[in-house]
Amino acid sequence: MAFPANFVHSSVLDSPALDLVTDSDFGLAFPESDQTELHSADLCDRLCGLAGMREFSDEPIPFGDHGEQVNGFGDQGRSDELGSLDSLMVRPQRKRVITHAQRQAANVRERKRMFSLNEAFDQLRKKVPTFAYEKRLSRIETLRLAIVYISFMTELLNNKGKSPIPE
DNA sequence: TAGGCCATCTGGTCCT
DNA sequence: AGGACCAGATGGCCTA
Repeated sequence: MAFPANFVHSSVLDSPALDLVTDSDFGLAFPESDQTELHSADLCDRLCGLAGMREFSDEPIPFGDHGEQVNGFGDQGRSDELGSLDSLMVRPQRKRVITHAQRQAANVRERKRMFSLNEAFDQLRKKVPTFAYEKRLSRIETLRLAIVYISFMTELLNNKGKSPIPE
């Protein structure tokens, strides 16, 4: 990625970046965005500020501390128990009645779906610029940083056509 | 210990 | 009818 390598974010959630998730707000975040060029250091500082970045670090980003939890059926017992209870309880009529086997199959499909969703999040984590950070981005942090990043790059592209301002 | 994050289950709704 | 998608509930793990 052509973005500054040491460009990373930190606690996006409790940062001003949360106020920048819309394009309309983006201009407020980059008040000097009419300038043709933003130096990489400026860019770094600015996005760091926006996203509430922590300090730079050279440490590698620890990905995959969990996620591929194919065998994670921690609630299996509880769910089976509840399922059996459900069959005994008097419930209001439902539109669709499914068998235990169908419910189990649906659970498997849902796990697969969530797994693929997390794979997509992992791919997105690799695309957004981050500091070598001691903790991987959460899903919500990943989304919000991606929004800020895309907005910034869009702004950068828009400014590229304008005449440069001599320094 | 409280709060954040996540995995999983579950039932409802939409779509094919 | 059945699969995909979604949101709520729940419990486990981790960190400040």
